[in-house]
Amino acid sequence: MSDLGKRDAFLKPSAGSEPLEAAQSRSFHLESPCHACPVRPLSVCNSLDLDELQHLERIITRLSLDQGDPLFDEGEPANHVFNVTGGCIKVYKLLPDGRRQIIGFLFPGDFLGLAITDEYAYSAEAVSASSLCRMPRRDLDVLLDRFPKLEKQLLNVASNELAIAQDQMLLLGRKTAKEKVASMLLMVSKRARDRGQTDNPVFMPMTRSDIGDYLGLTTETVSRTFTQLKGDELIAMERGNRISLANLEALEEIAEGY
Amino acid sequence: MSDLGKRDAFLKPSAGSEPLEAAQSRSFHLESPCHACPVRPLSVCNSLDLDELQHLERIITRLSLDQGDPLFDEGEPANHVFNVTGGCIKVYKLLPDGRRQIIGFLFPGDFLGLAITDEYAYSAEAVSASSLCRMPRRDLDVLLDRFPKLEKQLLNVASNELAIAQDQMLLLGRKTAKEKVASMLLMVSKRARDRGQTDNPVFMPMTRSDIGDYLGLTTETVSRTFTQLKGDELIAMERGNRISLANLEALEEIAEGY
DNA sequence: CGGGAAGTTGAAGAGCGTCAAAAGTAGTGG
DNA sequence: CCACTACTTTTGACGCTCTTCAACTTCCCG
Repeated sequence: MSDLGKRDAFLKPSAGSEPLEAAQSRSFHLESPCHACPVRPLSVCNSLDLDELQHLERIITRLSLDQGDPLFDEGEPANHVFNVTGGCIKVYKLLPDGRRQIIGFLFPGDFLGLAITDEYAYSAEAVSASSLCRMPRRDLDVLLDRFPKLEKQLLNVASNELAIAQDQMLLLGRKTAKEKVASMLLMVSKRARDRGQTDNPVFMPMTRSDIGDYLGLTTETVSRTFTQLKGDELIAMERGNRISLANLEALEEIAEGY
Repeated sequence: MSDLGKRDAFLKPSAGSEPLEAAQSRSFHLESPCHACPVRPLSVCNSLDLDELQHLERIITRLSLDQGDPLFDEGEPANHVFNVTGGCIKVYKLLPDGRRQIIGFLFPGDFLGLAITDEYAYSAEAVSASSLCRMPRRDLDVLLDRFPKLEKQLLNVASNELAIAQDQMLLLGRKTAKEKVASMLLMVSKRARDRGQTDNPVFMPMTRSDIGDYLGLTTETVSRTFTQLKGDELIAMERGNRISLANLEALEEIAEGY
C-alpha cells in the first residue's frame, strides 16, 4: 500500500492487530543487513563504522507492523528503543476522556525512544505497514559508553527533535487552521525530500483524524481546510493519499503566518 | 523583586534595556564560584568534579539581566550557551505579525542553548532580574569531548526537555483554558519544589500576557480563568505575584483533563 | 500622590467544534 | 465483476469557547 513499505517486502509479514510488544514473537535476524540498510545514512547508525555496526547487529531485532498495530503504550516499561526503517509511525498522548494529541509522525531513519524515564511517556502505533529495528535500552546504554560518536549523534537527534517540538508549539498555540494545515503539508513534503523521496505530490499516509490530532483540530476542520486550499488552487488531491502542492510559495507564506 | 534574585545580590547590577549581547560588557569573573554555586546540584555542572569545575571556571562568564532585558534574538548567531543561576528567563518564537508563543520559562539550574543550528531558533528575555553563566559554544564542544559525563548529562537534559515539550503539545493542542491554567500553576509549583523553594503559594513572576502566550490564550482569557478558579475556591491570589493553591487535588484533576 | 503599565470585566463576534447526514473509498465474498 | 459492508471523508447547520475591542480598576514605582 505505502510506497515506503515496498523496500520491506523481504520482511516477514505480520498478523493483524496484536497486544503490546507481541511483535517480539515475529522478530527475526539476518546476517549483516545493517551495513546495507537503506536508511542508515539518515539515522543514528550513520556515525558507526563497519566494525561498530557488527556490534549493533548482535543487539538489534527487526520488526514489522501492519497498519494500526500498536508498538507500545504510554506507561509501559520503556525497555526498548527503535529505529524506523520503513512505513510511518505515529506517536501520541491521550487525556483520560479520549482527547488525543499526536506528538509526531516518524518516517524511515527516525529514532524513537529517547527518554530518561523508565516508562514510555507516549504511545506509538503504525500509521501504515512499517518496519523497525529494536534494541534493548540496556544495550544502548552500553553502546553509548563504548562509542562516544553515537552519543554525540544521539544528542544531535535530541536537539533536532527539540527544535521541531518548539516549532510545533508555535503552530499549536498561535497558528490558524489554514496555517496549520499548510505548515504540515510543507513539513511532510520536506521530510520526504530529506529522505530522497518524492516531495511533490506529497504522500500523506495518515487519516484526517490523525492530521487533526496532530494539529489540534477536528477531522471536520481539517477536511474543510483542505477544501478551502483546493478552492484557492494551492493544492490538488491526487489518488493514493497524495497531495500536489500547486503553489509552493503561497503555501509557505501561509504556513509562516503572513 | 523576585525572591530568586536575592541570592544574586552580589552580582553587579545591570542597566536598563540594552541591545543584544551588550550584556557582555557587564560580565565579570570571580575566583571559584562554581563549586560554591547554589544551583550546581540542579544543573548540568553537577556531573563534574572539582578539577573539572576549574576547567569550566576559565570558560564561563557571568551575566546579570534586568527585567525585560533581551538575552538574544531568534536568528542571531548562536555563539553561546547559558545556565540560569537566578531569576526567570522566557524563551519565545514570533510570527511575522507579532503573534508570540512562549516555548518555556527557565529557572535557576536550567540550561539554555541546546541546538545544532548555528543560529538561535528562538528569542530569550528576562522575565525578572536574572543572572546566568555563559559559555562559548565552541568551548562547550571541547568540554563535551573531554568529559563524557557532561555529554551524558546534556543528553539527559535534552531528553527531559523533550518530554516537557511533548506535555506542552498536549496542553496546547487539546486542553481547555481552565485545564491549561491549572496545568501551568502546578507545573511552576513543581519546578519551584524541585529547586527547593516554596511551592505553595506558587510565585508567578510572569505577566498575564506571558502566561497567555505560553498557554496559547489571550491575557483576557487568562484573567477570566483565574477569576473562575478563584470563584471555585481552587486558588487564592496573594500579594507579590503569589498564588496559593487552595485545592491541590481538584487542580490536578482539572489539569489532567478529568 | 500621580501617571503608566498591568490586570479585570463586559459585550459582541469569529473561528472552530459538535452533531448529523450524505458521499466517497476500500475491502470482502459470492 | 459486482454487490454488500464498514470506514473515511466531505458538507451543512448550529453552538460554544475563546478572541476582540473597549472601558474600568488596581498596582507599582517614581
